[in-house]
Amino acid sequence: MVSDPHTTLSQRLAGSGLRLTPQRELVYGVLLSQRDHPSAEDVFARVKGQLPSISLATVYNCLETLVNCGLVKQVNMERGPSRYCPNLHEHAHLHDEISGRVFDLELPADLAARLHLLLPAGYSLSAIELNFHARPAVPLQEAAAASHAEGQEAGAEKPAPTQIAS
Amino acid sequence: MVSDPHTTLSQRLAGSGLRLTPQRELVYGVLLSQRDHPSAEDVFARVKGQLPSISLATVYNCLETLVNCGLVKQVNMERGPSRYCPNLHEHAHLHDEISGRVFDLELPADLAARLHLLLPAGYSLSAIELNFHARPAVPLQEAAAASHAEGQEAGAEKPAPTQIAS
DNA sequence: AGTGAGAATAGGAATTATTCCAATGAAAGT
DNA sequence: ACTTTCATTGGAATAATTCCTATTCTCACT
Repeated sequence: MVSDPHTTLSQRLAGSGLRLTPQRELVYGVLLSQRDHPSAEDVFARVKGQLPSISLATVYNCLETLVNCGLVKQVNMERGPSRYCPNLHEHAHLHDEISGRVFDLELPADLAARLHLLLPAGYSLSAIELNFHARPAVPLQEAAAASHAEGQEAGAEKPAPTQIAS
Repeated sequence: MVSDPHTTLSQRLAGSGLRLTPQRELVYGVLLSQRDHPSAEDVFARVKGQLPSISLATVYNCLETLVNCGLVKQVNMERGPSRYCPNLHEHAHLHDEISGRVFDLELPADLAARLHLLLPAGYSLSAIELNFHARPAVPLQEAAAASHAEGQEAGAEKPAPTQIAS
């Protein structure tokens, strides 16, 4: 094995002159263990189960720290709360507009390379963001049926798209 | 000429059963005349010069209407106010992290086509968003000089990246 | 072990961006 | 003209985040 999360986190923090704290470790652990691109509030709720005394402000602080260390990426695809993603591979995001969920999408290396070439001369790249906004396609026979019984709330029981291992 | 803004706007609105109002026309006009991806507040300030009685809520309403009609795109590349873009071509955005400005970037058709292929089966695409976050690259001799005199505010006097005609 | 400096956390206040709401105004259909 | 619908306004309300301050923690040094 190359690195466990604890070591990685500790080293990255140390590299920026920062300390490894239980709060930072828990926040990072939560992001790693459930990769559903949670918001700060989501993370807060999950961490609180393990450390009830943690505050929301601290969660925001920890997330900012992790983002600054480069261990976590902040995802903003829409107005609304930022979401956090510990997947460091260059990848795209799929936003399911019906369920609100966000999935990682594999980005082939050659395509990524072509994207990099679009950056105008004179700029130094910080990040590329590629976001797909989409909704589950309704199969044809269901679409016909639905047109007779409209107005019900859209469920979220589509098969999940392929997630990348990360 | 194919269409003037007034006619286009009027037709699009009518197509959704909506009315052409002075406020909507001014908001749209402001977006068309200065394509620097202004925020709602920016638009408000500009429109106010022409129609001092307009309210911020109306600007938000008009922008939402224009987005829903498909005449304007809402751009969210970072936490902070949404920005609005009347460029309907499929294009990318370059976010200059130093100046905060956003520029349109041409997206070659074949590349756009390849991006579309990434969408997993079972989803129907609403929009693809491709964002470059970057900062002006400091030329080498300047970088050396700057390292002796640090701490000054970064200016924003780089040559602008190629903008697409739209 | 004791102390001081610098980090980090917690809790709450403050800010920002946006949305909601109720009243008024304008336009279109009858 | 009269009614209905749509749009605008201004202000209140909300959501997400940031800011501020006191307290706590950790580390380095004695």
